[in-house]
Order: sequence, then C-alpha cells, then structure tokens
Amino acid sequence: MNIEEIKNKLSQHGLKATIQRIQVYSAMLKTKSHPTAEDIYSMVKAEIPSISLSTIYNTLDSLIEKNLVSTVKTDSDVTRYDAFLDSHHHIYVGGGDEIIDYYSQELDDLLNDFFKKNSIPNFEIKEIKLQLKGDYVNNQKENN
Amino acid sequence: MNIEEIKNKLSQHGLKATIQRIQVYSAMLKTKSHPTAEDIYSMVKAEIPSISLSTIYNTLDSLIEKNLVSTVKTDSDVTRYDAFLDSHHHIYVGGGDEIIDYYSQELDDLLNDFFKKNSIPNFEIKEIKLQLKGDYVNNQKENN
DNA sequence: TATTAAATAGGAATAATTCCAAATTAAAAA
DNA sequence: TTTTTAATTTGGAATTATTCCTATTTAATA
Repeated sequence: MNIEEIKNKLSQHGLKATIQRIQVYSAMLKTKSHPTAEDIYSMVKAEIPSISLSTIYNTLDSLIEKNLVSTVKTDSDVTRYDAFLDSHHHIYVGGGDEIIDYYSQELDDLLNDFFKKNSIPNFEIKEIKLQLKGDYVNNQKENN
Repeated sequence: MNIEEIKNKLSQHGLKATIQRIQVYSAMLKTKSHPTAEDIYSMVKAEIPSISLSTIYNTLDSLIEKNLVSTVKTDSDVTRYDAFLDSHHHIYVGGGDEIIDYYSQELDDLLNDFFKKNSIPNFEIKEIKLQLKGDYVNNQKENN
C-alpha cells in the first residue's frame, strides 16, 4: 500500500490522515514480525525524528479501534501489534518472543466446522485463534 | 490437595516447602478464575498477613518453572495465573478480562490429528491452545 | 483563508513487575 | 538434636511499559 492508499484507508475509517498515522501504519504494513510500540517508534523516527512515543501509542490505539491493527498476546509483558488481519494463527517459538504466522485454510475450515457442530451455549464466537508453542528441532535455527 | 500433599508436590519438584509456597499454591488450586498476582496476594494474606508481594511473584515464578502453574494473558494485558494444567482452551469474553476454560477431548483429538498430518518443518509442537473470542448472546450474562 | 475539532508532543504519573541486600528458614549433615 | 548452609523471604527501591495531561499544532471544512 502506498502513501496515497494509506491516506485513503485512514480517511475511510474516519481518521485524520496525519503524517504520524501514515508513517505508523506504513511501518506496521512493512513488517511481518509483530513489532512492539518501541519497535515502531524506532522505525517511524527515521521518517519523523520529532515523533513522540505517546503518538505511537495513540495511533496504534486508533488503528486498533478501527480494526486496522490488532494486538498479539505474548508471554512476556510487552504488547505486540499486527496489521495483518486475515485469519491466521501464531507459532510461539521457544517460549520467547519470536512469533511466526501460520496460515491454513484447511485448519480454519476444520475449526469452523467443529464449532458449528459444537456451539457454546449463549456465546457467539467472533474469532478462533490457535497458539502453537514449541521449539525448533534439528540444527536449523538453533543457537545454543 | 491438602497441605501435606502440597508439601510433597513441592518437594518432589525440588522446591523447599515454605509456608509461603504452600499457601500460594493452595490458593491457586482453590480458584478456577485465573487470578492475578494481586488476587493471590489478597488470598494468601488472610493466612500469612506478613507475606510480601515480592514473594508472591517469586513463588509464582518458581511454580511456573516447575510446570505447576502457567500464565494466561488477558486482553487488558494483565498477567493471570492458572494451576490447572490439563489440556484446555480459553474463551475470552467481550474483549474484557473474563476468561473461561473450555475442555473438549474431541477438539484436542481433532487438533492433534491435524498437526500429525500437517507437521511444521523443523518445529516441534509442545502445546496447542485455542483462544475463542466473542460475546454472550441472549440476555444471559449481558449487562448493558 | 479562516475556523474548528481533532491530534501531537513530551513530560509527569501510574501500575505491574523486577531487583537488591539483609534477615530468616527449611533441609541436609553432623 | 544441633549445626550448617544454601535457598528463600522481605520490603523498599528501581525499572519498564503504558497512560494521562494540556498547551500547541494541524488536517479537514466551510
């Protein structure tokens, strides 16, 4: 998405298209790595050196409210953000902070079917998300 | 689990059976509601008025390290603790802080089968956990 | 171009958690 | 049982992520 498209997307969602928001959202779209607020702060600072960390938080909050960004739960206490909202699951590597996206239409179908057959009384499911925890095996990405 | 059994469990896991640990673990086993550190602090204070909040955190960390307790993150980013470690999933109600346990052997079998057939290259899955987000429907537990 | 409501900056405040060092204590050894 | 010792507890200080506050700035609109 280019700057112009981002501007439009912000306006469409009733958000004033400020340079700060454009750059924050642009940074979010550039990375698949579920950045923290600080990560985004660093990235956007390259473009707008005067930007404040408060603005990062404010902007992320606005984007979340408009469903353009979501948060990812980690075991540690830093919030991570995600601008990719198509249905996917998360692989948590090594109990740590590495989170990888996992896409599978087959899995989504399986889950949707299951909960269609086994609905939860008085509860409407809006999102089904899987957390896969584990570790790399072999010597692929290992480093101890 | 009574005091004696808790003592044994702690020793078996190489943890000194201090009154503090016994009471913290006992409190954890008494509640299904995924308490926060502060919640446990309040509960244990009834038994040991002099206990320190640091000890609550230390103790929970020890219990986590020995796999007697695990953590759950809420949408509002507070860490909650869980002493019930049999396979279950979590229902997040209304974007808030309420988390309900969801047990289903059928679902677990389904998921295990799926990942047996669709293993992730160089990755060993240790835990498969589902997050169900949604809201109550009807007038059951609604309050707005 | 002027108006205005919304957004930003940045520093202070808050809240959860971790850190630290001295005092205490459970478990092991004598 | 007593002594020894290494682990644990305390409680206050420090840290960290996030929120709050408000004067200033700015995008959108008329």
